[in-house]
Amino acid sequence: MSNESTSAPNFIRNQIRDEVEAGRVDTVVTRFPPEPNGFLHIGHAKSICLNFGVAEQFDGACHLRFDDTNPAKEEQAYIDAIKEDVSWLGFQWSGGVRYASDYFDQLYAWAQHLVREDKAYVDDLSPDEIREYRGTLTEPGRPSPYRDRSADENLDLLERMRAGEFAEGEKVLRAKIDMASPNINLRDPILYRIRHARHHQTGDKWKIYPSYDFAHGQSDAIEGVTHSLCTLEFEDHRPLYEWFIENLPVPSTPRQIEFARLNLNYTLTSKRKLKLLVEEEIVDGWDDPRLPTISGMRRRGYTPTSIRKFCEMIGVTRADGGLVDIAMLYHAIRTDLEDNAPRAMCVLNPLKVVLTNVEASHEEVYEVPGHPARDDMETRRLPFTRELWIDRDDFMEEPPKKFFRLAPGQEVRLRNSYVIRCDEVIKDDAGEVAELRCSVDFDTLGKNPEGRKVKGVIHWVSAAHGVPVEVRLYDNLFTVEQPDKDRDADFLEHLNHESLVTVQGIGEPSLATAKPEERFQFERVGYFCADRHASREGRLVFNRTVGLKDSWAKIQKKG
RNA sequence: UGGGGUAUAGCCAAGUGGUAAGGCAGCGGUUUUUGGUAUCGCCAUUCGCAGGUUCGAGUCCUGCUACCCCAGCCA
Repeated sequence: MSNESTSAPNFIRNQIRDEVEAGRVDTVVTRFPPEPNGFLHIGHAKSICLNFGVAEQFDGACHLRFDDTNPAKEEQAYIDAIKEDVSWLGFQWSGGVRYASDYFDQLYAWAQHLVREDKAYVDDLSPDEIREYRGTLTEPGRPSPYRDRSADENLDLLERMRAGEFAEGEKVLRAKIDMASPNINLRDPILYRIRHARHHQTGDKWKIYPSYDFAHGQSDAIEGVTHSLCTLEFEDHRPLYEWFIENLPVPSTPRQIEFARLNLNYTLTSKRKLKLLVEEEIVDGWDDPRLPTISGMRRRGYTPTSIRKFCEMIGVTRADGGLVDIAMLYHAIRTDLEDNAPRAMCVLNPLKVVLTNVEASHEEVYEVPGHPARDDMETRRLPFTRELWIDRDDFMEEPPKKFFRLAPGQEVRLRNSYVIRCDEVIKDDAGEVAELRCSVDFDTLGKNPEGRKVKGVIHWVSAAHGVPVEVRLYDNLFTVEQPDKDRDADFLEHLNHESLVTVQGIGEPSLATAKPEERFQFERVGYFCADRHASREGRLVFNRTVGLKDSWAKIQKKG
């Protein structure tokens, strides 16, 4: 994949460039460090593009390392899904997959080192007591009564914690820093807690697990990571990150740089809330096409290129509280698919048209381009017959002034075919339009009619040849820009109940062989992707990735 | 009323003392057998606010204001 989509400059790239030019860094090493407790989403894509993009730009390396320090919340299934997503986005991590748990032995030895240096101690306070002793944002904390145990006693207790002699919550290992620090993270942070849980990588070997703070920076140091890029909420942890690096005999000195996380309107990027939507079966799994998960976007029809392009467009800064317009994402996928998706005609809401001056036995087949601007794409065969389907939206019995489509007595161009005129409207018993009787102007194939201008062009499918397709029309999952804005209110109240509308349509014959994940532009309608789970030959299911821009809808809206 | 951050157009975002890039959205024209695409044009006398320094300030100084993050044995 080209590095074009991951090369936009930003403050982090500039800083690293300066360091490289000044000779302060040799080989740049970054890492993408997900916790395997859920699926990756568009916010992670931003981080992935940054980390892998930086490594690529400076001819360095980017590691994939699972931050697996909390076995209670993590699963192998998430690890598999995350690897798949990163690969699908088009990135290759350097070396094998890494795990923080690979370093548990070293981390434990370093914990002992801190104890020996009188920089860590075992605390018997309960979780509630620890919170109480920690103080508040405005008041300093107080030292734990267990803070001054001897190194030998601490070493012994730590060893027994590891051996599983104590119950969960009974003891923790804490760094001895400063209970009065205005930075709460420095008030004797917890290094190890007891968890009698089976770990997906290390099995039953450990009864104690390191905290994020104690594991992350040291893992970076072990791997030779030079730049540890993370989001803004870890800014307050940086002094602690550096404290460990300075107080431990680590093999390298990584530096943490923070950037703002992505907020996208009309969507959620909280892993906890996404998980809830999945577990409550409000959506169809982690890869539901309405979710901003990488796998959901993939199933929806987004391309890796479009996601990388989007990440380039939004940039990387330290400005927080912003909200990116989802229109940017739509733009990114439209531009990719405009260039690369083959075209087809598909009627979503069929209305029968009978061409009265065409014989019932008549059939002609056009060979039409797969893409209007790309002759490298295969052509498709398009049969034309007496009876056709068109979209109901393309007919109005009483059209407004600027309606260029079909109406009684009005002419329209059938895409790739003739100009027809609507002569008669046939209604059913309920008064609904059931069928249109039209006549063909046979002197209009590949040329404009004489003496008049026909501005409208509509898509159509031969009734004798069309193939049935199920089309899933997706829209934003939420009706408001920030569904989780009110912390107290339930974000589920803002669910868009029309976020999925399924219709039965009729596609042109070339669609019959569509493979799962194959993408098309349904001309005049939008971009669609054959569902990777449900679609197969004989039972076609398409997901709408995004609609085409619709200036007619705008005109109508304005009245 | 603790600490750490951030403010440039409706949205994202360049800009590092020399006179406000780019993209999205929007608006208008041209082209068009997709009301799509492409293409052309318009869209910040001003950078959260108020002062100050300077020949010159989005950039430096002072003081305000708004918003985000932190009191998990989550990451």
